[in-house]
Amino acid sequence: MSILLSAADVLRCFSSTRHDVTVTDLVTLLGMPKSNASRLLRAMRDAGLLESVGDSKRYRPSLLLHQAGYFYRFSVSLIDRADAVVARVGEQCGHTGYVSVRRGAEIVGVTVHPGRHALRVVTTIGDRIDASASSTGRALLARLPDAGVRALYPDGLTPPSDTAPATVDDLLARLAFIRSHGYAESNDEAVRGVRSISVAVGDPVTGAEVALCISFPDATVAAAERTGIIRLLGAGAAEIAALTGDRLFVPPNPPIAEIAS
Amino acid sequence: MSILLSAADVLRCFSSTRHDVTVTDLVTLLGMPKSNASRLLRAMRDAGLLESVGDSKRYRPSLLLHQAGYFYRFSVSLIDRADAVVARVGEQCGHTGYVSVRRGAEIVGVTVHPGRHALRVVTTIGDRIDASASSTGRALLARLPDAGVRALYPDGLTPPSDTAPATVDDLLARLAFIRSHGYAESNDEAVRGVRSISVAVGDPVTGAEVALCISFPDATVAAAERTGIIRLLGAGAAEIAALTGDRLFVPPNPPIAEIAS
DNA sequence: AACTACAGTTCCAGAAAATGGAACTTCTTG
DNA sequence: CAAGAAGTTCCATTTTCTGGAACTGTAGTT
Repeated sequence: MSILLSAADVLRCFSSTRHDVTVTDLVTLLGMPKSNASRLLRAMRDAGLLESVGDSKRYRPSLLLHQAGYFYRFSVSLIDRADAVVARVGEQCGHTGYVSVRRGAEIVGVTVHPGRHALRVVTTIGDRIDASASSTGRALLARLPDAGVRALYPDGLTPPSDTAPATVDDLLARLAFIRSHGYAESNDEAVRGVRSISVAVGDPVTGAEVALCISFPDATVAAAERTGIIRLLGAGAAEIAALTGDRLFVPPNPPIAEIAS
Repeated sequence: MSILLSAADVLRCFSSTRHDVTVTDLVTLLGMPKSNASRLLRAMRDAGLLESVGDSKRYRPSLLLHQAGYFYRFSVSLIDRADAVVARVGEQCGHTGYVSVRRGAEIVGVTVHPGRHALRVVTTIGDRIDASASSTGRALLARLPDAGVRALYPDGLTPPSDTAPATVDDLLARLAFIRSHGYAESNDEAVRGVRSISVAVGDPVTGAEVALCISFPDATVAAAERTGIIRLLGAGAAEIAALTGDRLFVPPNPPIAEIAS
């Protein structure tokens, strides 16, 4: 097994709650002998993939990774365009905007634009969460046919909160709403009191798909503003869809019947 | 030589003008045998460090790298980066450099690098001083909208010296200058005969904001050197702003009209 | 100061992976 | 369809990687 596999595993250890790692972290997280962990971290640092934190025994990602990862956005130009839209919409309404992508049954945040409001939504870029249990995830899942969604959940759902769909049928019902209305919504799911509105868009040429999301404390936002957010986000996504020729895109229509999706 | 070295070299091939690489790119850029280049790219993709672009023979950085690199900015705090810049600039010009943060209407020094010159500026790390009455403070206040500044001073100003702004309107006029020129300046304010130049920079993701400041006895520094300090400080801050994606940052332009702000 | 517990490093031989040259397969383009 | 370029696979040799154990270093405790 190549050392590259191990190196990638090390990178996977970083998360929003773990910004640096130690030899012991690797031993517990990856179950590798500590002799390996010790040498691997040193080798990765010597190669320039990691940096030592101060003069401690801690290691963090290096500037090189930051730069290389940065170009991911440009290569996947869809992300760049989506990022520009959520940045603009987030700026206009003062709330937090995200761009996320789906990997299998999981969702990964790619970019964030924190809002200006005091009640700012905390963010988890890079963490993987279940696609079924968030508006961004469902917005992206809605682009799959029902059979494709079922295939992603061979063992059914394990809902992390009681407002998330509990069964695959439950999930499919929500996806049907999203397909007809063009936007996905969540409330009280990942974070208590937080409402999110998401719209998905893709590029049929590259196969890439992203979700645009605006998150805000439910209590502070009236129905009219919420409708406005859906309109803004939808308009931005529509521009992207027109540009890429995305046929799966559904122009969001404003909420007439108030059904949480 | 470890394959990690080669992998890191591959990552170094990415740039703003090269968002993906091919086997031949590696052969020409790194001078490696193309058998190696072919296997290396595939191994890196299999490990999850790179992704294939569509179904072409092109490779780009992966989502994993994007995530890992993203945590770099959390691990390397804004203060550390700012400190590195003022240390470097202070070393180059021999004057004292500070990093400060704002807490409400007050400024707190966080790190200092005393200068080499005989007339050394004495420092006050940890002391809280009024933000309106120093270049660092005004550099940071200038990042707020006028309404936000007014909200910080509901009872108006109590100027500690006669060169500091006397009223809120006076302060806002100075902030306007800072926003357009990208740097703040003070003279004779906290300490008689001392001039300070400050530049502020922030990280929109973490919400942190810091001011970089160089302080020196006014009498010993000619106009040309002063311009040079602004340039150096501005260049260092610009690097940080580029890294964090700070949209509020204004690249300092050299003083044409000599107006103290 | 000695003891203990824990974190990290170094050593070793066997096992596994990387290397570079050449032959081979696609893919482009005239 | 032929020629050239780009990419892949094969091979024996060389080098690196692995995992267990012994070793070093660093607190915290008595």
